Amino acid sequence: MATSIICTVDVVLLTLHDGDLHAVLLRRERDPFKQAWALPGGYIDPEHDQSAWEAAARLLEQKTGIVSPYLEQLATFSGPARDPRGWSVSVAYYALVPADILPADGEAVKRVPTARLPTLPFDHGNILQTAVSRVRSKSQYSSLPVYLCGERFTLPQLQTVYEAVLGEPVNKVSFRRKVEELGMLEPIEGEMDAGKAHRPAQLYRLRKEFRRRLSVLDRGLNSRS
Amino acid sequence: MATSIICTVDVVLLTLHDGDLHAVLLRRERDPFKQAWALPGGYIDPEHDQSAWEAAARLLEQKTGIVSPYLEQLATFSGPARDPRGWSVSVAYYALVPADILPADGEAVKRVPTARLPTLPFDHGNILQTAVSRVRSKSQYSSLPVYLCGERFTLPQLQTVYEAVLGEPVNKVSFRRKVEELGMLEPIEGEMDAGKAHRPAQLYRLRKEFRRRLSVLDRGLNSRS
DNA sequence: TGAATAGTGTCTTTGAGACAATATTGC
DNA sequence: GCAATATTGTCTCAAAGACACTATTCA
Repeated sequence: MATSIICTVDVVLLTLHDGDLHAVLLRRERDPFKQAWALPGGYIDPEHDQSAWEAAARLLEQKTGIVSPYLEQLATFSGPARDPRGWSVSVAYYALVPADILPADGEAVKRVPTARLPTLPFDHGNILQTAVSRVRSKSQYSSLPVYLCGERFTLPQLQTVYEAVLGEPVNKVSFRRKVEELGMLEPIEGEMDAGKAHRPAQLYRLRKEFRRRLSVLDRGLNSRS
Repeated sequence: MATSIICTVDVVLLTLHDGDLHAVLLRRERDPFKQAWALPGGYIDPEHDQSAWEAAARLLEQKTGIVSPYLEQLATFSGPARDPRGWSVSVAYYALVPADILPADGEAVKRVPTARLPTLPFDHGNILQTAVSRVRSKSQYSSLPVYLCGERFTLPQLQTVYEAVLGEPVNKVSFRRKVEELGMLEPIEGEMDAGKAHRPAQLYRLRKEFRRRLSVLDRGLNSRS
């Protein structure tokens, strides 16, 4: 009989921790690579999943409890050697979530800084690197990083998030102009930092229309790289 | 036994014809959709293919005779309904080739303008649209459209190609500045248009280093969209 | 010489970054 | 008032587009 192909999905779940971009890894419960830290993922279930995207959303929720508002296809990785069980195809996705909805690191879940990744099983290291560069590049001209913030945030906080993702400082005036141009935020009437010894910053939230989609600019944040 | 998933690849082969972007379609020799015009594609063969990319390159060559210098993954399409044979995953690729290496339209191969696509079987219409917008967007900041030119071409010709892909006029001075900045072309000593009643244009070719990869700009060709 | 298109110089406009002035808070 | 950070105004510089001028060919 013809050899059949293993069809899986993998999810790169990204968040911010200590001011740096981190990926969430799970400890594998089964072979291959039992006990190793790896990306959340698993088999597509043709009985229940209506698409690879649904499989990714389902597996992410089953394995981490997280329903991410932003889950997008990254790329597909394939070949005879990436999985010891045989010729495989993995459709990879990436998700961005605010730090506060993640469980603390534990026996089965942990965050690792994307700047210092451990060696990972399968081709998960490659998938993760691809996701990080995709996120970095998309962040230059879109509102993608707002998914790393909670529901309410100030512009200085958001700027810090952009800087963490892009890995370089961002001009404050240009940043505010761009955010204005993107038009996806609305101010909330309360203010924040009532406890800090300086002028409090205005709190903002995403406009309803942008809760699940990006706002995109022509020209980017002009981070020369 | 568990239902197995059908794993295929599809290739969106793009070229220029009569000044417009066209896709190449093949007449299907088998069911499903026997006789219908559809994208070149087929099953991944785990016995021979080392990756989905290799499967795409192999199928493209087998079905059209073309070995494309540029063949890149587009996205993966999946679900229970896109193929009547069952739950399927198709890894889609796109390729750009100069008009002169294509066979003329015939019984089994034809070009269709991407601006007026016929209804296509499977989800090939969707795949094709996705490919066109990807190519358009990449063309704004990279050398991608040079793959639609032959080996030798003039800057005015290249500009026309960009305009066809982008679907809008491009500023001549800016265009030449950008091409200079991309640094991927070198002039050839001979000139062209010796037969035209006006000043002949300098012929250029791709530098060796760029024969198989793109040159990318920060800021794009500034086509406001 | 005239028509036609290639190639270049330069002015104007737009947008990004630098810098700094003003605003608001707790101490 | 002072320290600290938020927010805004404005200047400078770089890049894109507009426009027009020069160059080269054939008829």
